[in-house]
Amino acid sequence: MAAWMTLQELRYLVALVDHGHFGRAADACHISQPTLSTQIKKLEDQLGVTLFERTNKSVHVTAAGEEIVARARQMLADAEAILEAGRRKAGPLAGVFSLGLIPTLGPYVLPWLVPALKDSYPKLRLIVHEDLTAHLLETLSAHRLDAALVALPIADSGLEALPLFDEPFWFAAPRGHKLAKAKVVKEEDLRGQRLLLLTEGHCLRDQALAICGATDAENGVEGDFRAASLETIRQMVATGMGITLLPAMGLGDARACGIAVRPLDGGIGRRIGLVWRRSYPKVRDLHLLAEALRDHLPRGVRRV
Amino acid sequence: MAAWMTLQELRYLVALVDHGHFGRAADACHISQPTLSTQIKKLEDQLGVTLFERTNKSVHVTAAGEEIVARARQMLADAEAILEAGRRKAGPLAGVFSLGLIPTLGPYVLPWLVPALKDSYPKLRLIVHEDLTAHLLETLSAHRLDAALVALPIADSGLEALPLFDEPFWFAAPRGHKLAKAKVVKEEDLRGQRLLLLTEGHCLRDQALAICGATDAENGVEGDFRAASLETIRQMVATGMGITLLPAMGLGDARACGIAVRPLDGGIGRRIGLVWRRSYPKVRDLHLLAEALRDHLPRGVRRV
DNA sequence: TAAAAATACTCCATAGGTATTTTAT
DNA sequence: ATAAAATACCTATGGAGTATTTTTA
Repeated sequence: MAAWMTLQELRYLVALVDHGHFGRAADACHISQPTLSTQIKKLEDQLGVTLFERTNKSVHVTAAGEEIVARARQMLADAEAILEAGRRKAGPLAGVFSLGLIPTLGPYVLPWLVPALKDSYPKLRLIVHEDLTAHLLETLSAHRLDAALVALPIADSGLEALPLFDEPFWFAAPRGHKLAKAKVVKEEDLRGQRLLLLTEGHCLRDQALAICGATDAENGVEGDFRAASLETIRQMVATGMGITLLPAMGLGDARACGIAVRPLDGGIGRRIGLVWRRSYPKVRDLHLLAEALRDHLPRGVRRV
Repeated sequence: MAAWMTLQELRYLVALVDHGHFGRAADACHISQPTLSTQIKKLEDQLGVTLFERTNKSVHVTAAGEEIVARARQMLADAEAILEAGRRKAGPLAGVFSLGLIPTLGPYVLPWLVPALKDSYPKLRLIVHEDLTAHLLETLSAHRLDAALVALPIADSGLEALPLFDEPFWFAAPRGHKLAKAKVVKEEDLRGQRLLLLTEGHCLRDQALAICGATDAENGVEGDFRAASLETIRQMVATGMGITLLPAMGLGDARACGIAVRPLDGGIGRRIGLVWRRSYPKVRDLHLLAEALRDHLPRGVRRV
């Protein structure tokens, strides 16, 4: 392969075709006429084809040149498109960003996060994946996510985490429940209690179980019902089916729905953080995202 | 425009995506690993986009990279196509060659010329334009022909000519004509004779008129009939409508058709040559074509 | 003869190499 | 501890410049 063809040569080629004059084409390329001459000649040598028929009054493309010039134009357009693509994706939080988050965060975080980001970073195309923590971390490691919002801590050593906020859990019970009037609910009050829980895989389920010191097997209420969302659980509590722990953001208008909610003693809750691959290149974007998250936290959570 | 993007960089980019490993990609490109590293980094800087997420165990394209790589592949394919186009058009008499020739040569030259060229130069795509000399020379000057076969001499100073062969004219008359039995026909025998001629614009018409010393206005037979082809004229002579001069190659089976043909005294005839623009770049091709023409001359003409 | 392209050289920016350091598993 | 990428530094090819010659309309 005797000396590769160059994009620059093709630019010169096209300029010469367009101007039909070495001097003017050289000006257009901001090079000298001799440089253009030698570069065109070099290209002709590389291709083994005479591209131009020259006299001192005219420079005319040959038939062979025509086809080659057409392809050269295509290539230059593609080159321009690459630069344009770069421009589109450059800048802070620009282009596609795939964010994963757990289902117990989605309904409460996204409604304010998405507009806030759209506002601050108009070039951002945010893609949201709502899934269980385990799946999120897998997908993240497989480079199919840029980052994820999950409850900390996480085990994976290839990942890095930035704590964002602490979200307290609240005790939720039907109006008549014996703890419904307590000032605060203590951890020992919960010990051994059976809770309404989400389906397996939700980290919130595991956290709640851990708090009341129960294993998965021991728990279960009303035919071992497992809810798919916090909203469902809230409905179940309201109709007197049982008690549960709700994260602060999930309380919503619980009180208005006839549910008694009591704070938990001792700061029991979960810590939510942003997680990404250690090797993820756009760390600045991650911190910008984290900032945006922390700047718009809803009431009931403490930024950290 | 801070330092233009390079095809080479794109080759490296694609290689790195394909190998997912700097060392192996560098090997594939026959460069060192540090060179690849710096070139990739340079490209990233130029585009303002991080193209790869690196760890010491893996190199993974970013989302931004994916789109850019796709375009890069397209560009490299186009580059390959350009080289291929060059290869196709390289070599002696390869690719399209547009040859013009006058109508009084076409029917007699093409039947043997085309197969001969096809045989000697399989990569040649010969395109034939049959037209009057004036039009041919115009078209030639407008770069729409590569060369033309015409009767010499020609006036145009921007063109160059190579004589190929001399083609004698023959006197042709109906059987009973007074000159039909002459050993040779002399120029003075023709002086003032009225000839069957082709339509205006054919050089053969002008040459014949010149030989018998007549102007265009003085000539004309049988209601000033003007034939579009030599074949027509031959038919007219056979049916006794008049006499004419025929170029050697146009005699065909004239004798068998009841026409008397007699040689002309003094080497009266026309000189056929190949004509091209002085600036035409592939002079070697022209001489190869001339050689092919001279090597296959039919009987009745003398190469020169 | 005048305008344009081709040559002849000089220079330096940078692609590429070697040696080494840094990094991450 | 090791494999791999990044960095430092050096070399030299060739892109680009200026000056000049050659060409041809």
